Amino acid sequence: MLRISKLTDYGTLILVHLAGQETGTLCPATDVAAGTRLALPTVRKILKTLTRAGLVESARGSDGGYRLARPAEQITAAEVLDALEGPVAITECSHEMGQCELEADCQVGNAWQKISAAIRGAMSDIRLADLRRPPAEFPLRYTILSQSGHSSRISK
Amino acid sequence: MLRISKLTDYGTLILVHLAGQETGTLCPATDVAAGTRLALPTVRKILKTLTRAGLVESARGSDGGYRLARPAEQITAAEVLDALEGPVAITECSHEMGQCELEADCQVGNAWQKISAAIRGAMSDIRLADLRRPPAEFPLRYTILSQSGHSSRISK
DNA sequence: TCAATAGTAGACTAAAATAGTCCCATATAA
DNA sequence: TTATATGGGACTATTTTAGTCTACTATTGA
Repeated sequence: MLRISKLTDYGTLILVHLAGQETGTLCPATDVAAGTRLALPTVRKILKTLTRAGLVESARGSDGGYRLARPAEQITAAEVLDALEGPVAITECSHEMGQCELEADCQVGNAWQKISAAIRGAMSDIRLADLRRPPAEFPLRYTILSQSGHSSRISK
Repeated sequence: MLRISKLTDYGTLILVHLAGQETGTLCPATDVAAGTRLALPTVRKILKTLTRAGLVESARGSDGGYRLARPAEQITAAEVLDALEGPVAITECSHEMGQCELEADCQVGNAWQKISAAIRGAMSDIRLADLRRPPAEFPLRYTILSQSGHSSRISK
């Protein structure tokens, strides 16, 4: 199943939590963990990654903590993915170098890269701020696939 | 990294190979393996899955084999994904049932489902036949992310 | 009818990616 | 200088994915 990792999902929760704080307030990792009910070590790990990616800012020392580096309106789902899973890339070539000549110049690998770009485009339209709004306001141009709830993975 | 599995990539190669056969011709698994340079057991496994999904038809016995169930123009990338990885679903809820009330009614899980739908929409625009054509003819509405070749995975 | 060919089912193993934890260093403020 | 925080990164456990194998069923044609 094409899916994002749990860490990315957690990361989104964390970012949404930070987006819910008063602007400028620093929020320590312990608070984030409590607020999201995620394990503290996991939260720390993700916050570190998000900081390095430039999505959140941090301050050390007592009264330190984390906050969004930019307003939630300016952070896209694509950036969150990039930060936590690396660029959306989809596939590696399924052949060793130099074996592709058999299959129509291996247009296939090329095609997946374009699919990847399409996905990235779709994700760039969705902003962190949207993740806190009711569904109807979503900037979605496509058909809804499924509404079967989000408490369990849709069957594999 | 958001990615499709190797098996899906292999599956695409296999489907493209079948699309390259004369219409109606049955192609045994051994030929597909030879034509794609994939290992025979792997090819068999994938062909079985594709058959059950209805993307290819099979015939047993001598002179048996596989062929596309429909013309390549009528098979979408989304269907290939569905067949080999299950529906594009993206995420499971990161919380246990009943813990969501802390975070804005857990709009987050809902949002990923919409992202998922957007991705599916993008994939439904790409057909198997497109995978055999030069890049320019691609029905792509989005910006190209990267052209860094397909012989290695784009850095994680 | 028998032998050869080819698909079917699913268990099983190995390898790789992901998730999660822990430790110690560094920075800051009171 | 002590308490509170983040930073960096190693490490382990778990889960998923990839790949292989064995036994079985169906079809064809001599």
